[in-house]
Amino acid sequence: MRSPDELTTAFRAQGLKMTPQRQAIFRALHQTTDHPTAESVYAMVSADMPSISLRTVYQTLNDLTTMGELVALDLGTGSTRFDPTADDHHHLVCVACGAVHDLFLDVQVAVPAAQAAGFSVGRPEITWRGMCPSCSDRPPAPQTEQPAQREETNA
Amino acid sequence: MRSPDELTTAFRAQGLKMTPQRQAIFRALHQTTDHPTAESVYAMVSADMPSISLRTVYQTLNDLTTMGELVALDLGTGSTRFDPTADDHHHLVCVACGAVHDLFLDVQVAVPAAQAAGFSVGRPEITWRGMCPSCSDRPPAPQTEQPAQREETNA
DNA sequence: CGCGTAAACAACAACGGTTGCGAACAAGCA
DNA sequence: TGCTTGTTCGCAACCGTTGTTGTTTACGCG
Ligand SMILES: [Mn+2]
Ligand SMILES: [Mn+2]
Ligand SMILES: [Zn+2]
Ligand SMILES: [Zn+2]
Repeated sequence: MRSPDELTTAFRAQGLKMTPQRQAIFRALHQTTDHPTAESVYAMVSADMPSISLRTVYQTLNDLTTMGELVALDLGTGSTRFDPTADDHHHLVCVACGAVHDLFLDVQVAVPAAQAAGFSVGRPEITWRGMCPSCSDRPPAPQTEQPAQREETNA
Repeated sequence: MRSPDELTTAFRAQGLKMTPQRQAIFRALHQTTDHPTAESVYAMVSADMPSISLRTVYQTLNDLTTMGELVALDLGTGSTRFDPTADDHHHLVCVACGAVHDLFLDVQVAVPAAQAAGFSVGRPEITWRGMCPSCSDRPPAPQTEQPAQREETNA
């Protein structure tokens, strides 16, 4: 993630104005190596600026994504993860807590033309699902008792 | 996808009852090689059985997923895609229309222990995003005029 | 073959994440 | 300072999915 100053320059270059809200979001993003959700960015920024709205956070994250300063990832954790690292890389996802870890690998996976079916595609996105260390430490039942049946229980 | 009869046996083996709704869903799934959403399964089944509810479709798709007869995929297209092919494989996704195409590849991508950060993970899921043949035929604007600006326009 | 009971169904409400909207507001610039 | 235009914020709407509940149905047993 670029510095708040660099982002400010980039925003101005697009004819966008600089505001305290945007600065606060830039700062929060700059000091995280995480894959925060809009909600968690909102939580971070709200500490400094309690009056900011979640709507503004979404707006700014989307602007940054459009400008390519941020990557929006859908890793199946229920909400969009915003990735401050724009370089090509892959992800490990904890299916229990949603933690995301970066994996920098230079894999070349070619799509066999015979199977490509005429698609024109970009770089592969590789995701491994599993358990993070803290979740695999805990025995299998973090929150539920042990239903041992369908998650959708009928009457 | 196994045949409706096999699925019926599998359901009964779990103590689940057989109903016309479930049979209709089994039939619809058996004759698709697609990656349908719950809505599109609902559309298919509704042709034969107009009284079926979307809720029942979700319920049955979830049951099949729990039993491992179906795989639920989140490919970032906005809704869950249900994959009748349970064998290990990967996907090409059209970012324009959401079409999904299977890719059978035997890639071995090892996670370097140094970068694994203690995660225990399973098989990698590889996704290529791009354009399907019919979407890349059309010039860039399938439905919108040409906004060429942020999707979130302010007043 | 008919009952009783547990399971499944349809309809509708609620939910979580995200975006549309419009009025009030504040950057930037002369 | 005043003006113009982009920005913020609160709220409603939206979409995919799941919870709830009263009614209907499947199916084991007599
Ligand atoms: Mn990342
Ligand atoms: Mn598939
Ligand atoms: Zn975890
Ligand atoms: Zn397409």
